[in-house]
Amino acid sequence: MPVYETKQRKKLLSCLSRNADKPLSVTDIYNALEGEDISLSAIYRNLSSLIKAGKVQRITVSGDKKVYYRYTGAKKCEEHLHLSCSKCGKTFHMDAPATNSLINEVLAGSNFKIDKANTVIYGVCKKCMK
Amino acid sequence: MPVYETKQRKKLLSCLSRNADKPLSVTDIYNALEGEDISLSAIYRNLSSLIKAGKVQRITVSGDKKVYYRYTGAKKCEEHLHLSCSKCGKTFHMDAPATNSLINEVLAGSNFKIDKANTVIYGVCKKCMK
DNA sequence: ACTAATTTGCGAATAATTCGCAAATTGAGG
DNA sequence: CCTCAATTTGCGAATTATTCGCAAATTAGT
Repeated sequence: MPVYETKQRKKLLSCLSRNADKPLSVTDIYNALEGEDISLSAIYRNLSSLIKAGKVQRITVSGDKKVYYRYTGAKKCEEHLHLSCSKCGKTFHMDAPATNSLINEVLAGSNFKIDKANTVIYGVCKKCMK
Repeated sequence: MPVYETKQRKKLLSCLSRNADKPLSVTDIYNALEGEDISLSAIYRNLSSLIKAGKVQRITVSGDKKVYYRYTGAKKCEEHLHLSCSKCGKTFHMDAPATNSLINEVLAGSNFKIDKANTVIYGVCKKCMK
């Protein structure tokens, strides 16, 4: 529950949003903010609150043992499922018209309510395929 | 690259497959195998090789900070996407006829090849929806 | 500016994971 | 079933990741 706009929080958010298309590990973030006056503790603490607030996703890349964080925007993106490339790590919105009908089919058929905002679908992107 | 069938490996596999429907943390596994003569090191090492072999998935549950492991079977399940309930942690196969056409639509439209075996879709299951 | 609430940084405390190495286990061949 | 080389195990130490406690600094009202 961030109540104050500290400069550390702004720096972190700026770093995350600049890299919203790829997952960052805590170390990546710490290095990226080298010399920007932010401590590891602050990074961890802010990441936690951002996750609670739904502005950041915590993800795991198959095969890799690290934990990554990805900025999902000012508000959780409820509009799309997200695609994440297992090779380059970049993420994309999934813009397929059939998405919603599939989601409804699953709700009707299996009684399972898919949470778009929290789901990451893995695969390989255009660039990395060839 | 497991070459020998050690009893530790068998115990671990048996534990994982008995719980294939829900993600287990390393601690869960260690506790479950209490008194079964297997060390933490062996668990970590075997999990790594199982992941490389594609028999186990390493997953992250939104909100929760731990890392979990889930048995995916003797062979990777290439047939279905997987649904994981954010409340109870259980996973299910997603049996929706429209799945493949959606996957094809994404491949055609966004040039992104979805990897069924490695994808986990989050949401809330029937029971937990109440 | 003054103040209360919040956040930060630091270093210590914990938790999670990996490593090194000697001892034990496994499985193929005799 | 005996032998032997390769593999795996357990242990404790070493690393790495993450959390905590608390005094000092920062923030946002008034």
